This record gives sequence, structure tokens and C-alpha cells, in this order.
Amino acid sequence: MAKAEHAERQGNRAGAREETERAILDAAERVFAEAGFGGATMQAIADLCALPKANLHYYFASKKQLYRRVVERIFLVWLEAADSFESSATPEVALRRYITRKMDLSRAHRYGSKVWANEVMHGAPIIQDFLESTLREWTESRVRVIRRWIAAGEMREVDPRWLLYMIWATTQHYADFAHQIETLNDGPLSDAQWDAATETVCGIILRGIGIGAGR
Amino acid sequence: MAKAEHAERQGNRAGAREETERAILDAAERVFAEAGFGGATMQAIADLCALPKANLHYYFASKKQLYRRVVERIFLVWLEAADSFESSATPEVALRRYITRKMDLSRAHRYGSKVWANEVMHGAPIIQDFLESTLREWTESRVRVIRRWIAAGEMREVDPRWLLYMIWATTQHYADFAHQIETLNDGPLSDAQWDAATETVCGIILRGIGIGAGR
DNA sequence: AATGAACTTGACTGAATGGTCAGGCCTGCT
DNA sequence: AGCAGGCCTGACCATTCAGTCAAGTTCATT
Repeated sequence: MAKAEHAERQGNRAGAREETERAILDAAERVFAEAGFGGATMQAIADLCALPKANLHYYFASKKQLYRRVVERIFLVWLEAADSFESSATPEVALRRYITRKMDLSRAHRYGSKVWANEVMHGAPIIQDFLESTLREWTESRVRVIRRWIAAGEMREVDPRWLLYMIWATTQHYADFAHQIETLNDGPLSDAQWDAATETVCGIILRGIGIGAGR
Repeated sequence: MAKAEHAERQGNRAGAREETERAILDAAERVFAEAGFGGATMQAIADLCALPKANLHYYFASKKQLYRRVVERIFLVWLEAADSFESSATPEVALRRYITRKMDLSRAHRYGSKVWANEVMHGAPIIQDFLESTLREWTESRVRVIRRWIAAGEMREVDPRWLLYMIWATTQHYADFAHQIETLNDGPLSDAQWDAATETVCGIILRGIGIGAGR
């Protein structure tokens, strides 16, 4: 951000570059999400951001590298959501906040979620190292937090991993399977429906682990 | 089956044909699951079932048609699982059986689940009609069953759709995100782990909707 | 054994697509 | 104004891949 401002002040060169890269990444995210890596074409991405195909190759060396950048950007968003899982709070507050945040993300970053899902489904050829380092560490740390809550009698005894998987699965489902949900719903979910779904997910999970959550 | 036996008795021609088609479909299911439609190549499928590529085109007119047949076959398996959701039983028995069945499916048909997920994520270009007809009818019928249970005070008041999505998401996650789960687990889940995960999922959901399920 | 239909397959083709490149253009600095 | 470096792009190339085909082979039937 500071870099962009600096650039802006002394000409629009660097700022324009960042803007163009972002536009390409946005288009790429959507095309990769809708067609998968193999089905996506550089031409389709170029069309979506109204740039000649050769231009994409000026900013990103190859399709693979562009894809990698897309995935990395998504991972950062994911990490941001992960931070909302605060170990200091009670399980009720922490989990409710985390689930809500993940539901929001599913709504705001539908394409990103799909790209991530695709990548993992295909064996994570690009981001295996992330899974083995950052994701693993994050998961293990939260597993310990949950174990502590259990030991303190703040929630029912449940293997933390199955609980985390359930939260990931359910929240991401609203992005990855949005098409199915919208078909069954005759259109996109309304604000009220998102709120209701979020509340229901929170409610079932919190009660499910022995926390008499609201209402 | 009767057809195959009949064929077998009067020569192995028709029987062999079915067997070959099944081999191709199995290979295709796996390749489509691992690479997506766009990333899959007929050659890769041919290699996996040890047949010359030209032979695939003798049995299936095009890549698209082969893909369609793969998806249709998966849908039949899905329907079979759907039948285990019996409206006659109590919610506890019905949901427990349904969840267990879906977890079993995720374990036995990992590739099928992935192909389905891919198809829906990409906007269901091939099976949109299924979503709008069969899936919709099935869902609406189960929604009514769940509403009846709620009206009868057998479970907490919860929008049935969010509950169903949660069950689908969680159970399918064990197939679609198997790679991620196995990375975090340092290897495939053991029998005991599958049982534990299934039990935890049942437990959280049943308690979550106000049914004091076992243990 | 003869026959013809069903099956098999190596070699080929046309189209699509990732990637390249040379030359032109614009921008900001001196 | 003039210049240098970053930026843009149409045309092109090499590869990959779905799909074809014609020439074989196998097999059930008669």
C-alpha cells in the first residue's frame, strides 16, 4: 500500500502496473474457478479483463505462474479468516466468530474458494508446501486450543479435527456448491437467508459440541 | 445382470463389451476426478485402462459423452444413498443412517464424489437438468419430512435446507478434500478414524438439532 | 469351414492453445 | 525537445490433443 502510494505520487507507472496485475488476477481467479486449471485458457482470461493475450504474458511468465499467484492470494485471505479464531475467547465466542467470518468469506470470495477447492481436490500440486507448513501449524495450534477447552469442561469431548473439518466443509460448501444451492433456491440467497444459514450453522455446531448457544 | 448372464451363456461378446465399458468408465472417473474435465486427456484414460486411445472412441463417441456417462453413473450411486433417508423412521435413526451411508460413500467412491463436486462447481453444464428435476424433487420431499419431524416436536426448529447442506458438505468433504485431510493426518484415515469421524459427525448434528444422541 | 459382424489399433489430421517476438507506443525525466 | 526504459500488441510458432480412418483381427453363427 505504501509502495503504491509512493508510486502514485511520482507518476502512475508503478500504480498502473499493480492495478493491471490485480485486474488480471481477478479475471484469472474467476476463469480458473469456472473452468479449472486445464479448462481455463489464457485467451478467456484476457477477454475477461479486456487485455490482449500477449499482455498477460508480459506480467505473468506462464499460465502456471499466474495460477500460482492466484492460489497464493487466496491463501492469504484464508489466513486472514483464520486469525478470527482467537484462542483467548470462550469456545462459544471464538467458534461463532470464526464460522461467521468463514461464511462471509464464502459469500464475498466465491471464486477464490472454488479455486482452492479445485487445487486441493486435484492433489494440491501447487500448494502442497502450504498444506504441510502453514496449514498444518495453524491446524495443530487450534487443535490444542480446542483440547484445552475440552479439558476445562467448556465443551463436550470431540476430536478437534473432525470438528474443524466440519466447519471448513460446511462454510466452504456455500461458495463451492453455490450453483447447486441457487438452483434449489430459485436464485441467489438473500441477505436474510445468508444470516439464517449462518445462524443455523453456528447453532447446530455449538449445540452439537455441548454449548447451549443462543435462542 | 440378466442381460449379462444371457450374453455370457451365448458367447462372451456382450459380456465383454460391458466389462470393457466399465473399465473405461472407471479409468475415466479417476482421471476426470484428478485432472478435471479440461485437464483430463483421452490418452491418460486410455493408458489407465491399458487400451489404445482409438478404442475409447469406439465405445464412447466423444470425451464429452464419456464424461456425461461418468457423471450419470455417479448420480445413480448418489440416489442409492438418498434412499437410505427413510421418512418412516425417527429423525435420529433416519439421519444417523443417512449420514453413515454418505460417509461410507465418500470412502468408497472418492473419485466419483470429486467428479460430482467439479461438475457442480463449474456450474453443472452437463447435469443441470438433474439438479432441476431429480435432486430438486428429492430435496423438497426430505424438506417436508424434516418439517413434519419439527412439527411433531421430534427435533429443534431448523431450516431443513441448511441442515441438509451441512450433511452433504461435511460427508462429501471427506472425499473431495481427502488429500488435505490425509496431509494433516500423515496418511490415509484408518478404519477406526473413519468410524470416529462418522460418529462425531452424527453426534454433533443430532445434538445440534436437539436430539440427545448416544454417548 | 465360411461368413460377416463386431471389435481393435497404428497412423494421421485439423483445431485449439500456450508461449514468443519484433516492432511500435507511451510516459516521465533531463 | 529529446531520450531511455517500461509497456503494449498483432502476428506467428510449436505442441498437444480430440477425433478419424482404413486396414486388420476375432468370434459367433450357420
